[in-house]
Amino acid sequence: MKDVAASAGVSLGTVSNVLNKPAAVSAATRERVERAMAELGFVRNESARQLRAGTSRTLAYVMLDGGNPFFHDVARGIESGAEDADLSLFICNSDGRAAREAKHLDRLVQQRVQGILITPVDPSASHLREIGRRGIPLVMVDRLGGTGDCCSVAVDDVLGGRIAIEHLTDRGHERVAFVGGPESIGQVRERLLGARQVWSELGRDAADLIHLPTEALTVAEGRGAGERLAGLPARRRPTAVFCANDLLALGLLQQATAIGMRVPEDLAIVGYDDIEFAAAAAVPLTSVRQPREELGRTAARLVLAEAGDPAHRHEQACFVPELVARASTAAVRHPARKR
Amino acid sequence: MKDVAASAGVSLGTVSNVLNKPAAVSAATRERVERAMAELGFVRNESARQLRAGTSRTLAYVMLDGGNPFFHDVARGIESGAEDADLSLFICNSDGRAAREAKHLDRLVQQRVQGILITPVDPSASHLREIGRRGIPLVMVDRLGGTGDCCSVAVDDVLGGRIAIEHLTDRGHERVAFVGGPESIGQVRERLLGARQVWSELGRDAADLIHLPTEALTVAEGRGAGERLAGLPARRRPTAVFCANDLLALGLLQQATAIGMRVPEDLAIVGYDDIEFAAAAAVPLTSVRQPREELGRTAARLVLAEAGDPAHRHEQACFVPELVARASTAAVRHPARKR
DNA sequence: TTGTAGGCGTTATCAG
DNA sequence: CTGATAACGCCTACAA
Repeated sequence: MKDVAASAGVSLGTVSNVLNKPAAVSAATRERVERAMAELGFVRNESARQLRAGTSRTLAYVMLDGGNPFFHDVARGIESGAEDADLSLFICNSDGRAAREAKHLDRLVQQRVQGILITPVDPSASHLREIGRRGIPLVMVDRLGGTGDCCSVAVDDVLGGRIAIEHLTDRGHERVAFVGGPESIGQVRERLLGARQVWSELGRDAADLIHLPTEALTVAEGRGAGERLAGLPARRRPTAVFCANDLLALGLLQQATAIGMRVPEDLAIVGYDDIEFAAAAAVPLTSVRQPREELGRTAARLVLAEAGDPAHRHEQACFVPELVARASTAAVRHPARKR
Repeated sequence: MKDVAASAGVSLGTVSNVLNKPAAVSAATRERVERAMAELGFVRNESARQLRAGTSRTLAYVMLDGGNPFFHDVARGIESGAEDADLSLFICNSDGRAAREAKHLDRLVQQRVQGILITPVDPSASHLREIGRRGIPLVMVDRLGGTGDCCSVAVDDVLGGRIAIEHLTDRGHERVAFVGGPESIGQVRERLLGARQVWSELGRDAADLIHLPTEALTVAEGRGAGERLAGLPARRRPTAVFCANDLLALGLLQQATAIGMRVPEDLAIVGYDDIEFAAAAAVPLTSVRQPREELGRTAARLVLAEAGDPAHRHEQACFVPELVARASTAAVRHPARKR
């Protein structure tokens, strides 16, 4: 800026004004300064701005699993929210590991980011609370901040479980499996809970809604669940499966195909999240859609609201999931119900 | 730091030393200072460090299509390289739009990032050259920097096209389609070129290697190509397809399934990139694998080398692709060749 | 081994 | 409307 000022024959302060309040500079001077900036190839130094301002022009999202497109879609929503406020978005991936998460968080605090959005490994971890104490707004994404000591955005997973099962029973299925785990994940618990609620409300036998636990929400685990499913004796084998997420569902579909089970004729499948690859599967998957991008946009809105207002009250936004029916649960002429 | 110094009863310089050259401080003082830092919850201010240092501790990757897992895998490789150098990675998505790309680049220059990795919308765009002139190391990822005025990492796409076709001809296919476009994308051109090379070397009739152009490398376009394929008269219809990337292949697989074509019996499919969802498809897809993470790691290495050495010579790393055979091209008892 | 001084590039303040 | 000046927090000489 000093060079620009010299080259334009004005003072440093004037250059600053051109940048920050152009209205306060005469058109002639302004143009002279702008020409000088262009000639010298001047680019604002963001770290200096930040140092002065005390905070960066950046938001950060720490996602739980970079291998799951769901989180990238959420990130896209956040980015669109950030853009509206002319902020950049820093994306990190904890990969489900608390240590990585902590390291990322540490860096972000050092960068003095304006706010942090996070889908945490453990929503009750102490390092999250630490962030709040530092005065950095934090919003939990896709996790209900039950304790209310921070903002959160989430989707009603109990309801999601309910509509999945309702759809399957509507389609005439009488023996259903829930595939998903570990139960340490809140989402898994709630989706299962919703499923069981509906099941019992319909007066079904609890034994006809079996739970096939998995160790993670991945394609590989979905395949494994498919194997176990196929190993069940025919009379106990479910005619439909509700998977805790789409990756599981894709793995399951693959395994089913491999062993010659037809979907949906021999086995109907419902996934969760409605990622693009669910719709793109060989047999398009029915899935419980979460408003991924809106989740992100809302999270961005909340974090900015908190950043802008010291007397901010924490808010818990909860969205409603929606069933998207596709071929994997299409009605079959002869429902797979052998008496 | 001033507060920490006061609280520990030492000078500001000593606190700095504890942080930057702990060896130069007596153990006793150091511990006193560290305790003070912990008590006060002191966290280094990264922007101040950056301002002083003149450059940030950050690398950036501008990817071409956030919806394609391929680029996320590359990003993961870059991140691992960045981590080794204790740098953060800033991930941006140009989404194939030059304007977005330029905007991101602009921000990154303002942030004074240490280096930029980019899969550019247009490798010859002027704003890329601009970056180099600013003295910021830039590495092109997955694009050969033909002109040699920057480093680049890429995979031999001509070779990739060759091995895909060789695999299909080995499997006995005599009529093959190449699905992909637009040809403005270098990769598409080269993969097609490689395919045609082999085809003619084998003395095949050029008319038996048809090109089904697409407008983008997406699942939806893959579906569309599938429709066009099905519309061909049986005698002209290829028995195998080579897709310019896995998203196309997945779309094609879906369309084929929808209209009752069996894969690989009626139609064999080869994809490109070997993203996870290729292996996870209902019929696991044969694909030409690119060493995605290594691509990223190498790119990170190159950009750091350039940043560290002013007398740096640009380097063009080129990797060798590898065919991963799966069910989508498995040998069939009765090759789908109706004379 | 410890303390002191100056400056990195911006922005805000305040007097012309 | 313009220009001088003092921070912002840290790092690195250099001096003690």
